[in-house]
Amino acid sequence: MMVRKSAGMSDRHRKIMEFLTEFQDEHGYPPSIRQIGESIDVDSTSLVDYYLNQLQEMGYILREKHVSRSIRIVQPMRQKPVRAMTQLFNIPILGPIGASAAPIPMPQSDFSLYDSATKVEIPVSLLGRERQEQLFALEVDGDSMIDAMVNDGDIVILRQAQDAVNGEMVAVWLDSLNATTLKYFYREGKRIRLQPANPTLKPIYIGPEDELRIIGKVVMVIRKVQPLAG
Amino acid sequence: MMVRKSAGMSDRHRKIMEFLTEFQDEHGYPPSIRQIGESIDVDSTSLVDYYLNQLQEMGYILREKHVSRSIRIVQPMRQKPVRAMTQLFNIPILGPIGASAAPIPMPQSDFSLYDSATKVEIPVSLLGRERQEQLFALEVDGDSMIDAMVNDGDIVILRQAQDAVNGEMVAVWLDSLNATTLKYFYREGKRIRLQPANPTLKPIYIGPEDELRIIGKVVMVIRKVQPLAG
DNA sequence: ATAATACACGAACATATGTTCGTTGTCAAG
DNA sequence: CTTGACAACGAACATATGTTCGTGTATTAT
Repeated sequence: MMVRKSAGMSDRHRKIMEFLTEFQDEHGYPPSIRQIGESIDVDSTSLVDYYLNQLQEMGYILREKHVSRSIRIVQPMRQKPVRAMTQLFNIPILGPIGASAAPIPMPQSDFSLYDSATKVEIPVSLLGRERQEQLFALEVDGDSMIDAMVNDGDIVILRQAQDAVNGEMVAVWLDSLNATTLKYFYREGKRIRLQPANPTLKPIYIGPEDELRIIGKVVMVIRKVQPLAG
Repeated sequence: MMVRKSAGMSDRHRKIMEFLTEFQDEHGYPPSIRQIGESIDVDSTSLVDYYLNQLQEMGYILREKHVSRSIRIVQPMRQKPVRAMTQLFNIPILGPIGASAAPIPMPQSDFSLYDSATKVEIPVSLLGRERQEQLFALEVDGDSMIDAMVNDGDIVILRQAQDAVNGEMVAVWLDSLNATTLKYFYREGKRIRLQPANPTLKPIYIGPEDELRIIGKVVMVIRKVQPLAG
């Protein structure tokens, strides 16, 4: 019994597969046979065809006869991260907030910043039925929101809003504290009660004369945990 | 002054754009000019070329000269969620943990559960340079981990591990408390110190005789915030 | 050694596919 | 009406691209 040479993938097969994905990624359409040949230093188109037929039999690609640039890569759902087709949503990180001075990041009415250097990618499956407009993110700097169980370095995702409904958690700028904090929002007659998440802490009351600026409603908190030193 | 007829997109332009996305979606490669013509009931290839040039000038597509099936659709990043090509990672939610009895979810050695009913989708961009293997998620039930700033309902993403390095936050099952908690892990000679995240709380010491089961290392915490009642 | 098989090359071929050009009809402006 | 821009048609053309075929060279089995 002889072991078929072509049992597995040869080095060239692998190179072709790499080139296919790379080219498709870069150009948005598949390469021609001659372009594949170039990539592996083979002038003969028939030899490339030979390899492609093998790859097709092995189940790695699909081809349509007589159709140019019709090579499709079959994604076999390996252990590697899946290039999934789930809808993602890009949320810009508009800046840090925290105990420091007063950088109140107000999102532009015009929602630009799509190629902003800093953004978070959130699958819609995580957002649930949240409307996906007017979302933005802030990175927490400092421990000023620790009573709301939000840590230094956490990423808070908010919906832009000037007002809130009772019971919603909002990010507010407090002149009295000179800081941004996260609190549960309750309107009680003329005054507003801001309730910390930690029940052992006392609420803050805001009168109609005080300055209260609602930055947004909290939709989600994401924390990347890293080892502590010490 | 005359208003250019071709200012906006005509009905045919729209139909062509629809066909382009549809075809690309279905076949994995772009259509030829004649195929586009068929889809809008036009025999003349030059007319299709005419439309395509207009679409290109309008910025909706890209074409490469003399290259067959080289039409790319320019994603104008509309308000609608982008069908992005970013890599996602599916992390199974293996069950709730919390103050209740003792359901210690041990992930199967064989990492199956790809179509598990409950999973979280995480973009690799959020995971950073974390190795993407052996990750699983738990939904927190109850307030037993509130000292680690982890709330009821939060989703904790963990890496499977039996051991830990000093300073890492781990999820451990404590026989003495009969609960699962999140603590910072420190090995101090024969005993182990489990430090709560909240510095005002005292650490727990585990002797060599006590049962300590490490469930995993904490990689990320995700909290979906919902309005409170009351 | 001989045969069989896989691997390899290049030329010739067939056609799939983009490009160009001349012509025609429509419609609004001058 | 004439003009010109736009939309539309179809034929001819050029070439990009997949396919086929004949041949040659290793390597391995018989």
